[in-house]
Amino acid sequence: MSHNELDLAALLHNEGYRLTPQRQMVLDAVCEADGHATAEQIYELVHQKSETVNRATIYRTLKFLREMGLVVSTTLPDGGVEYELAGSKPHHHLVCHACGIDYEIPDKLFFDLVQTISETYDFRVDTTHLSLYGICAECQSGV
Amino acid sequence: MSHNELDLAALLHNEGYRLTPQRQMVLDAVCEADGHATAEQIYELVHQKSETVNRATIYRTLKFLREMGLVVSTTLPDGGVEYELAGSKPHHHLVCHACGIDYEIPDKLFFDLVQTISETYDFRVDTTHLSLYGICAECQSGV
DNA sequence: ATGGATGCAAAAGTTTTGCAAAGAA
DNA sequence: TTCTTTGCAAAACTTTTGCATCCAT
Repeated sequence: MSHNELDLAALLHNEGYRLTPQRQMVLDAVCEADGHATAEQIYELVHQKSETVNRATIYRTLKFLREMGLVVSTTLPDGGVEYELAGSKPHHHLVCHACGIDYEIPDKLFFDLVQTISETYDFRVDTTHLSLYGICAECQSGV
Repeated sequence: MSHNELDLAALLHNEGYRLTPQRQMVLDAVCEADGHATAEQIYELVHQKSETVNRATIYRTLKFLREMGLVVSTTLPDGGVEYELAGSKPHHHLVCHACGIDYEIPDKLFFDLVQTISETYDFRVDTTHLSLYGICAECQSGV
């Protein structure tokens, strides 16, 4: 990740912002949690590294990073909000009601659906992040 | 709706519960809001009819009605929770980021997707309620 | 009288905001 | 200095819970 830091600092500077240790830590935490992390989980990770960091900073930073296009957030069907790095390939989540396992599934599965909706309703679906709930194979067989 | 009241009272009585005015009003409000209503919106509707009804009652009643299988709830991508009558045909929502308009779309659009996911991942998707966000036709043309 | 349902108030969980202090530019 | 960023505390918002009371059976 270190190769990104210079770019990142430059990117923020271009917009008149700064790359602070807190911002770096939050971004690292999002990266580390790899795939999906709640604000609270990110807070825990950052807090381990620096005790003084405040929750308000986590929330502000996540909002900031989202506005900068560096992270994206999803709302899960249970209402929780998760963050992950932007720039990764568009993908979506299958979350198991029963055991909570979270599969990533590729964007292309949604192509036909999005295409049909576009044609039928002239509605442009935002597919940056979708989560579907259900029951995974293991839980179906009652393990 | 009045033809349902007897059945409803009987249904609840069979389980050892009662059909109170509050429960009737909440159910009416869910019905009236037709399609989607937040707890707060339901509270407003009920409160208009009876000033003394408390928010706690609204939440308790919605939870109760959901457990009784009479209403279902969805979590929208923005994190809000909406309630609607159960028993209506399965359908989903297209919500516009820009203007908030909410189209209902039929379940069958998702058949292929759900089928593919089932075959590929052996994952049984719960499609009782899905919401997709995006931009509607009007907002695309910048009205 | 028994047990369910309600209103009220308080609590709990999550996210936001005002403000003064600290730190880069 | 000037403007951004942070920490702290408090507020805001949504939802839940304890408890006394009320009500139907």
